Amino acid sequence: MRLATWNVNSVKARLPRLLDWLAGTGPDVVCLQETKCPDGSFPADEVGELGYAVASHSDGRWNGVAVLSRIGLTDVAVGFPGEPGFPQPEARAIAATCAGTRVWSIYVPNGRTPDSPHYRYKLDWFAGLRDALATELGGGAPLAVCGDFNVAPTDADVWDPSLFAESTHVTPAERQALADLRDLGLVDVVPTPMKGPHPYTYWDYRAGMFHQNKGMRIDLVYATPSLADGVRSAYVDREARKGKGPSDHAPIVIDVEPAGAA
DNA sequence: ATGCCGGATGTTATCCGA
Repeated sequence: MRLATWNVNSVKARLPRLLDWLAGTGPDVVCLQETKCPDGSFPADEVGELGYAVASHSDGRWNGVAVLSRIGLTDVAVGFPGEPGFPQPEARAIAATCAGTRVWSIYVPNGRTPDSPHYRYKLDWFAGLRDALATELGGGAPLAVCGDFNVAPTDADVWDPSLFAESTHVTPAERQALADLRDLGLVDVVPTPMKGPHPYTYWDYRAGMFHQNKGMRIDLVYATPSLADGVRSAYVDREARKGKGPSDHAPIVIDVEPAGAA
């Protein structure tokens, strides 16, 4: 199975690039974040022509997550029980089963600044996610939580940690929230960078950050050992960050063999 | 070259992102 995750920063603005990328990369399952499309406006017909079924969760101007699959898409769950809101619940999580693998696409709240109510919301959201995953993991199926976690796991995952001294994405509490997910038994599937030593997945649009490779690793795949043990390759597709009209995030592409395969 | 912010709404400004 080829599994991918990509924060597209508007599926409408990115549609031509998304379709080209799907056709060229051929993922079986794709998690999307920041689709930014109102309910019912996801371009399901266009991706359907490439063989993908779509499960989408939207709330209008911002946020929005989806799962695309060409190997089956069942048991779709939108959000999760007890999901915190700001103040209303937002479209930040969707899950589906694809050929026996449980796949979550998540878009964690940004947090804005550490003294913002949005930061407390971010931590509460992580705690709710952890509880929801703990329930699902009891089932024992291979599972992957894919998406924009909006936390750099270590200082090596930020191009200049000193610039983030007073910022979100690197605070101990946010990194503890990631550790709490790993404590459920989930494994960080770290992709290979296509350039440089760091598997960054995000580069700000401004000031030539991409061409200077000043990025962050904030898009993650957390998988059960039953899935992670089958991973044969994982890479950041930085080619998708180049050229005209890219998202500010690059996709992660993972090839995984089913449990029990040679 | 990968190149100096972009997408959304709809306020031709403002919010959001990390």
